[in-house]
Amino acid sequence: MVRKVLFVAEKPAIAKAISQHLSGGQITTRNTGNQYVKNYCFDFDFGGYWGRSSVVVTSVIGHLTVTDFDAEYRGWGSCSPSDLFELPIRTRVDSDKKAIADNIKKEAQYAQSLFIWTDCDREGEFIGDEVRSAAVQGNSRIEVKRAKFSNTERAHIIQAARRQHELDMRQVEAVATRIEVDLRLGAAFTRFQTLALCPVAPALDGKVISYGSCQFPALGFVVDRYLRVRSFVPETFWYIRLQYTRGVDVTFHWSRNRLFDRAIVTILFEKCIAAKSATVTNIQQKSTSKWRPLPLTTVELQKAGSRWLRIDSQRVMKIAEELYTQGWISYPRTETDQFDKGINLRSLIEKQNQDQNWGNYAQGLLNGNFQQPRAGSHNDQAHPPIHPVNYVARGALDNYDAARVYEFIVRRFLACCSDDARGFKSTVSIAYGPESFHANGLLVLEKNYLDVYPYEKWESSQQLPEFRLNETFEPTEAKIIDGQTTAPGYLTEPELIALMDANGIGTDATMAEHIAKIKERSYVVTRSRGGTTNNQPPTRGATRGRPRGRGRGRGGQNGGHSHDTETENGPRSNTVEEFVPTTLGTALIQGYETALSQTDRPASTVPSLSSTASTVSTLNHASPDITSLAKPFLRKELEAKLKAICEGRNTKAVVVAETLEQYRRAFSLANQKVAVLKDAVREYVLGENRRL
DNA sequence: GCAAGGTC
Repeated sequence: MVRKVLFVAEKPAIAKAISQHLSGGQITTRNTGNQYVKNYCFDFDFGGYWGRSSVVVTSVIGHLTVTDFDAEYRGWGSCSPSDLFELPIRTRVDSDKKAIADNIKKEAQYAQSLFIWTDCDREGEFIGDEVRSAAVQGNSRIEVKRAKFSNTERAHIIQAARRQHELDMRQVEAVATRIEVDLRLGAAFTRFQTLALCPVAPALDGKVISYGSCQFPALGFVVDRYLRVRSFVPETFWYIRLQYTRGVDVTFHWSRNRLFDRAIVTILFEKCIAAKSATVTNIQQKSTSKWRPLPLTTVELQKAGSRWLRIDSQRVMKIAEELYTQGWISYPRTETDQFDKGINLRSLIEKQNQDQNWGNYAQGLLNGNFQQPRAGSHNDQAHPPIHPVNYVARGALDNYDAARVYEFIVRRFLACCSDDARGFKSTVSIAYGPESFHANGLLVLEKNYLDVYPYEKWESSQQLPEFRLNETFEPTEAKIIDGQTTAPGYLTEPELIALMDANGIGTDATMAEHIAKIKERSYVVTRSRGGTTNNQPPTRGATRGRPRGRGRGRGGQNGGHSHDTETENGPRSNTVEEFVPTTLGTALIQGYETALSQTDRPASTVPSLSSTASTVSTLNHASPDITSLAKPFLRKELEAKLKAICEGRNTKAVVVAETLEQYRRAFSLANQKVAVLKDAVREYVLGENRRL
């Protein structure tokens, strides 16, 4: 059967790949004025199909909008916020997006079959459906097929072209659900907040106080951490430190770590002293290793950017996108942390061996040091991990930060293809009176990947002298030392990204935007840790000096007490950016919490979001209630329902109705208690009440 | 002139 086929791809990388792998040879490209419309034409003779052209389409075509929203806009008044839960919605197509649809429509007239090559995820399925409707408008009898692919390797593309699938309408429906819920809630709450709260303070005049299902939970994380820092009360603790000099000074750490009761520490200390000598009870020596990093995902790139390169996540993504379109790196939006078996890693490494800084290292990998990268547990079935695809010299990139991001991606890639670092660890345990102590020594034997990956540190500690089992010795010094727990730091960008990721707030491509949004809205500001705020200092209480390392700077394992919530943040430098909520951001979160919880319980008993204590944690909440408007539970619940739609266990109509109903309750409660919200804003923004 | 999702 001879049929002309129209290919529609979601982005140039896919269009190029299918052109190359499926064409008989000659490919011509035709660019139009529109950045989204780019046609690749080629002859094609494959599996009974004969093809002519492939069209590139990017992005969603239509935007959902509430009917007459624009017309109603003047003054924001004529359409009440609550109407936005009910008003009919329609799809609007912007002019540049219309060009995409027109192009598909026109090309469909010359084809008998349509092959849809959008990303193989939910959103891709939805875009595929938009492509289908555009094509059907041009040719009502066109056969519609969908390609399923997880990378753009030749063999894989060919196999995907042979084995065609149908569009999965359940996934399309799930996305339509998400779009409608996001639009209605965003529009309704934003209008409500803006209309109700802006008049409260002159500072808010003319501002937009937006609500979004992603920006609010993101703000919630920042506020929650802020409040915990603010309410932190330092506690004094005591511990016994033991030193012994045998050639070198060895410090033994107390197995109890530390206690918060001075009297008990004193009693234990007296018993130790009375025993006079200590006995070696155990000697452990074993090899140890530090694992090479996993292949790079978008989320990791963003975290690494702000942590090690000091470039904020939005800028990192912008740079990565440019590096991608210029052909230096692979597609930068990916959740995949495992390389496909088919990929030729060696040829990618080879391209790097000309570099002055890491060229020799790359050559070393080719000469026998190469190791197959570790495989992580994520695969988005659409893109490989981020890796360099071509070499570019530092000077050839247009700016310094682009060169640093490229360098990071290359080094990370080479590190993935390297061996783990190897070392040797020894631990000596001793008994001293009734108490036990231990000392550690680490000897790094082979740095391996660390040679090319300077972002991580793993260094030898001072070596322990020789000890024999059961030998006794008299400690050189035994002391009681006191220290104080320190408050956790304000949330940093890598921590915020990790929290959003763990709680399903936003996607790899959008998390940076949500963070930028809450800055733009003046809900949060960033400042350098230990430094001063860029524009607006937090109002009450003052600077936080962080006497880190007072007492012993390692803590937290002492059962029962977890006051010291120091977080592991990689190599510490004093320039980490941290997020501080503004008075407005705090007022919004606090205001909703108070207003929505007042019906059945006093505000003071509302549990705080303690799970943000650790850098990454998933929040579990059995039955979400409307008091968690600013918390991730509702978004999570929606995600679960979308999954149910994909699996045929639920429908769009039911989920939209249910979800809107849930929020409508929150909405009407917020309306009833609007005075509480106003009070909160007044209190925070005007600083009328400085009590926290 | 309100969301979040996709992409240049």
